[in-house]
This record gives sequence, structure tokens and C-alpha cells, in this order.
Amino acid sequence: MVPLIPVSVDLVVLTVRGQALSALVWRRDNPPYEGHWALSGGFIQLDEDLPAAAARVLAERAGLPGAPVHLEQLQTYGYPDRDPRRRVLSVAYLGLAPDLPASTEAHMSWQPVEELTAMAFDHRRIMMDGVERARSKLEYTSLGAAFCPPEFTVAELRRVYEIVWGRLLDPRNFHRKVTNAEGFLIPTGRTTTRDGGRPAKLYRRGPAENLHPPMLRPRD
Amino acid sequence: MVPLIPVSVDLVVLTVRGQALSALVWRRDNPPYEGHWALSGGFIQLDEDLPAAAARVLAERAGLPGAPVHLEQLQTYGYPDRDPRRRVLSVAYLGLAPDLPASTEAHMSWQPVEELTAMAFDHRRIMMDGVERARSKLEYTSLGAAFCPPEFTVAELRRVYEIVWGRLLDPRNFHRKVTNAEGFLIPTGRTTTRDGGRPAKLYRRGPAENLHPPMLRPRD
DNA sequence: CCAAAAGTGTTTGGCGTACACCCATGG
DNA sequence: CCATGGGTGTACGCCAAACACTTTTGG
Repeated sequence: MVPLIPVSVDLVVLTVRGQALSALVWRRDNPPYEGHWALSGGFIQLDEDLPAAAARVLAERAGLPGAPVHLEQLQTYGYPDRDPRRRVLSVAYLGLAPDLPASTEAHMSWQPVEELTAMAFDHRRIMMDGVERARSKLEYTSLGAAFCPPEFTVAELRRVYEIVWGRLLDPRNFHRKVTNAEGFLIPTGRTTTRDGGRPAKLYRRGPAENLHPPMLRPRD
Repeated sequence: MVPLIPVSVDLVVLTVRGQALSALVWRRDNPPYEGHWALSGGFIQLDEDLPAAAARVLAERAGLPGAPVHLEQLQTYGYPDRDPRRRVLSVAYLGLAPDLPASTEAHMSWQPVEELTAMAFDHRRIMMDGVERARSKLEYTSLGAAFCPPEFTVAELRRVYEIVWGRLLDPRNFHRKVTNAEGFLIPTGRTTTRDGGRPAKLYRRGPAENLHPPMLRPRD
């Protein structure tokens, strides 16, 4: 009477490493889509909440147990022929991570988003939806810091914005904006010269979730 | 091996009628939650796409076949005890509708959002998520016009914004903003005096999806 | 001393708000 | 002629872009 459907959770885990926005993927070694890149995913269990399933997939399939990854629901994909074998409904989650080493045991690797053209199933579309969500999240939330290590400089945070948005920002205006935004950055008192030049102050993530006013990205 | 789960599509259909933002609901006449208000919903079929399922529920269960309702995916709700009888995953859709008569045949009615305090399952939370989505959609898209009839005046559109946001707006600045926004409103050449006073120009929805610049709601 | 990067001060222009004012109808 | 709502002009203030300038390190 009531149709029953397998439901998977698929993760679009993004990070900023080197000069590229990158996604956590693995190379399929079996049909269908053998040799194509795929997102990590898994079927949800009968007694399992959706956020719990996403956290389990992050730990077990993506090989990042306990990592400080911000996870949020992205969208649900359900057209019947997504998977050629059988119908699968997929609840996609977006994860924002600092530059952690990818798990070799789980056969995962970071690949620049721009180079991931041949992906399995509809994973390319899901990933690009996640990228667009991440880009707009940087505008009106403080989640840019989720891409950074626990302590970071304003310049490192600016490089995150520049790479995710794909545009250069004025260092001086950026500095003023983020340091003036209430609850965005907490000074640690320490400094670093790891980027050369005058020592830069180190900050931690502040408690603010939303930015007032937002950091609107330049549009041309 | 792979857990199979029933998946429903639930609709948060909103409109502006009278002086209140209202949702399309029905009163349950069977346990569980007998007598409580509920959103319209239905199980998705095995060969059915998610948008198709939402359109079918809108036509068959909500009693609005063919109505000009803007439908978009809202979020997916999946904690196991949402429904006390059995686990059901629910993909919620948000619908923005003009002030249409509710179908008596489908036992649906419009109820002001503020008065819908006792709702079945987690429908109150789903509805409020939809309300918040609608509020922010008015800021950066042209979807405010989805609440209006095919031809409407600037003042009628302004009242939509005022009721959805729950705040009064300056009529003169609002007029300038929406008429200057590229592709938002198309003049029909006709006028009306149905609101009294000087005749107001009538407009149709323009092709623009996104507003540049956005209509930021006042925050205090 | 010089290069490099952090951080500050100042100018300027665009945009949003507030509000005075005029326009076009019904009664 | 007045009430009512539609629509326009304008001054002011804030904020963000642009950029000159100072500070503090390494070599």
C-alpha cells in the first residue's frame, strides 16, 4: 500500500586547501560509474535521525570521525532514475571542514571542485548546489571560519573568502569588516609571523552565527 | 539489508488574506492528533519525482489543481518518532499562493499562522520553517508577487510585504524600490481605483527571479 | 636599510530613510 | 472642495570602496 524507498545520506564536504576549493570524494571501483568520483554516502537506518546518519557517514565512510566539520542539510534529490539500479532517495548534507588530511583507509581524497567534471550519478549537481550554498553562507553567516584551523589570522580568513568566491578582496576593508562584526572573531592575544611581515593577531571563532551587517560578495 | 522507509511530501501553502499570513490546513478527524490542524501531504509513489509528488498533493489533497502556486523544496524531516505509528520521512515543500478559495471538498481551510498553535505531528515546526523561508525569500527574490492576483497595484504588493514581515513600510520608498528593480514589475497600462484615491497603475509579475538590489526588511 | 605584510585614517560616492510636496480621483 | 491614496523630489546620514599612510617584523 505505502511505497517503501531506500534513503541515503550523501555528504558534500568542502575545504580550502592550497589555492582551490576542494571536495572530499572517492573513486568508484565498481559499476555503475566505475572510475568516476563520488561523494561519500550511506543508507539511513530505521531508528536513525537524519543528522545522526550524516555524522555516522562522516565518521565511517568519509573517514573523518570527530573532526570539527559543520554539517547542515542541503537538499533532497529524488528523481526515480538517479541510480540506474534502483530508486534511491538522497538527502544531501553540506559539510565545511578545515584542511584536514583525507583518510587513505577510507580511500577518500580532496579534489579541486573545478577538476571534478566526471562524477557518478548526479553527484556533480549535488556538489555544485553545495558549493553555491557555501558561497552564499559566507555572506551572511560566520561559517567562513569553519574552513580555518582553531586559531587563524584575518589574512587566512580572507584567503578563504577569496578562494571560495573566486575573487580578490581589499585586505584593509576586509580586516575592518570582520574585526568590527559583533561576535565573529575572538582575539587570543597571541600573534604569528607564519605569513611573513608584521606579526598578525590570532583569533578564534566567535559565538555569532549570523553576520550583521552581512559581508556581501562583489558582483559584476 | 537496505532499510526501506515510507516517504511523504507535506505542503506548507501560504497566502495573504485579510490582514493575516495564512496557511492551508485541514482538521484531523482520526487519531493520532484527532482535532488538530495538519498540513496536506501524501506518500510519494515509486515512479514519481519529488516535484511531481508535490504537484499531485497540491492538486489532489490540498484541492488546488492547476492553481498558480509557486512550489519549492523546503527541508526534509526525519527523526524516527515524528509519527507515533511508524517512521515516516517527510520532504516538505513551500507553496506561495494568491488568495484563492480553499477547497471545501478536500476539507481544507485557510487559518492565520499565528492562530495555528495546536498542530499535528511536527507540522507546527515545519510550517514555521516555511514562514521564515517565505520572509527571507521576499528580501532577495521577486516572489512577493506570487501572493498577488495576476494584476496588482504597488500598494497591494506592499501590503503583502507588510503582512508577511509584520511591519509597516514607507509607501513612497517602497514604490520607488519595486518600480526601479529591473524585471520585477511589468506595467499593463491599466489603472484601478479599487483602493480609493488617485487611480493606481496595474502591474504583472516580471521575469526577474532575483532582486538586485535586495529589498532588505527593517530589523530592530 | 629594505621588503613584506598588518593594521589605521581619510576621502568620497552611492544608497536607503525620512519627509515635504504634488497629482488624480470619489463623494 | 475636501478626503484619500498614488506618485515624485530632495536632504541627510551611514556605510563601504578606494587608497595613502604608519607599524612591526625578517633578512
